[in-house]
Amino acid sequence: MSEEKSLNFLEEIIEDDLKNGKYKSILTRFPPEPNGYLHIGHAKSICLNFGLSKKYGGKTNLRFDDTNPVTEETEYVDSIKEDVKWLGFEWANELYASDYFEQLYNLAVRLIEKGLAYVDDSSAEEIAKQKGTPTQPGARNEFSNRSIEENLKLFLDMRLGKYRDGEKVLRAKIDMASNNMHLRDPLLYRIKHAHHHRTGDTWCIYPMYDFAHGQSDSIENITHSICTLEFIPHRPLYDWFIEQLGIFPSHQYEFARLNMTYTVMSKRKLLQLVNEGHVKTWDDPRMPAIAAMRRRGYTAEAIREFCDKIGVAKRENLIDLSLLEFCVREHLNKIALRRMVVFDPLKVVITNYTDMTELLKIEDNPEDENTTYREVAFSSGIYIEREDFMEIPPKKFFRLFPGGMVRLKGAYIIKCDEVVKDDAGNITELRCSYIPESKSGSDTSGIHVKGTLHWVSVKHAATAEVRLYDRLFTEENVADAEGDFKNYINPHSLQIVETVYMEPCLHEAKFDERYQFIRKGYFCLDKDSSEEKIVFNRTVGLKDTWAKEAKKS
RNA sequence: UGUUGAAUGGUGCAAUGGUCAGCAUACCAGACUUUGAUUCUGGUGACAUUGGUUCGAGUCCAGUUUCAACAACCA
Repeated sequence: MSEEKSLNFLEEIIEDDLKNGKYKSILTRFPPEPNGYLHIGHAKSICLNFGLSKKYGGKTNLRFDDTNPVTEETEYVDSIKEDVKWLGFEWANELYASDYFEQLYNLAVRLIEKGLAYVDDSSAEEIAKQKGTPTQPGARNEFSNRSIEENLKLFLDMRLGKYRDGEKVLRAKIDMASNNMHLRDPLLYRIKHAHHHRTGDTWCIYPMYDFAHGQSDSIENITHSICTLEFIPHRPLYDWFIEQLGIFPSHQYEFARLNMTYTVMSKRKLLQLVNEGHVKTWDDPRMPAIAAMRRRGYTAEAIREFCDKIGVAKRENLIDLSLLEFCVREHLNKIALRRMVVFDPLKVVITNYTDMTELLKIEDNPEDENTTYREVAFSSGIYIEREDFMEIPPKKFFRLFPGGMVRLKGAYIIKCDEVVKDDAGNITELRCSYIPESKSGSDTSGIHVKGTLHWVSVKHAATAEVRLYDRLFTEENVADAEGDFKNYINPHSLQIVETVYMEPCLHEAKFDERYQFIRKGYFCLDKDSSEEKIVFNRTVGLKDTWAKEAKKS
């Protein structure tokens, strides 16, 4: 129980609250607005909220903040639920702010009765102007002097649909001179004659965020309402409502949202990428959306580990994308089945192997103590990777070159005897000889080679399409870069290799399986696969110190 | 020239007045390797700044500087 690991500031608060008896158990909530797909930034919030309640024996509600009918849709509700589940969390209750519309209306009435809210006929522009600026106080208008009775009547009329959109709003009566702009008589209700995804047409007035979120927390008896930094200035308002209404005192705490290098995280920008065709869909594997990452082959374990590693604090941050990639590799290394796939084939004829075919047993995963084995067909005609051969090798190159020897993974050591070229001087084929005593697992040749290559037998190979992804943006800090963020879209974020040559068992690849194409990276089956064509996504590449070395010279 | 919040290696997170300021990742070097992967070893590298309190300050106090958020009938 007594972990040495230090606590983050929220854990400290919670442990304090539990120790002092402020609460017997905690209740948190994850409150998405169903107007878009969840992304990796939400994953941080999900892991935090669900993680805290799990750690301290509490519960977490999933509550949809659905107070703006014009942007919200059931489609998003479904995707959000799927993503949270996939990440491995279970909510105690599935709830909706719209469930509380009647209660919220009554709370608003109570504020009016206390003389703390009034109906304002001003236009949006007028209200904005009357608010002043952060350095200049605002001023009340004549509508703020309406009687309680009149306000009650007008608010009811608003509800009854007697006014058009924008004709009237309900505002709290707080302090037009406050340093905090959110306390300058904030809007509570606005009129929207719009169809709501759950309440249909029963309402034409909808509460604003500030008059829905905190009250929903309170109704549910949320103990710790955890949100991002930009809500700090809302907290005095959050507390004001609780005090004035005398409802359950939920408390709001703020942490810094996740930012990641080479990535944008705002729903607006992500939506723009989809709508303008820079990516194909929300679940395009280049997107930071949870659905996209799932499709790309990221595991929930890896994402949870990532969220754990980045920690929780109150300072703005920009997390290296490479940390996410590290977490993914770390998990995939443990679970991925090893397979051999040649992307850019160079034919090798093993001249002394004649016309035999052998089935070689090769382990599925050397990282797994209980690894299973598969059989891979070996014959005299194989493909190797074109880049694994060089006619004039640079120093430190220990792959194949004329007169050189390498091991074929799981098979034999071969020696390059001859390079065959076409009339244009292109290398078309290598003629090699194999060392019969060097068979993998029973090598008595005594020969030690530095390089091991992956390969596939030409006549046994299956084919597939492979999609290679790179970061979506060329700029590390996209938000801070000058001008339109779309100027920094990486034109090479998707590279398609139409035909790769795979060892035959990949023909039966499964969706829930993860693969490491040896020396190539981690891959998974894409949903675009069909009977005619198998499609693989590269989740993430392997670390490649040779590529780094080669780049130096 | 308001209010609020935040300043620790490249990045992120710790150190709760007391040894050479840790951990992870990234980067560099080396070992091992039938994946130039994994694994292992070592290394470079930080308390924004000034003053004060104290035997002792990253931590407490004051000032300065920098960054961020805030004036949507969005959340």
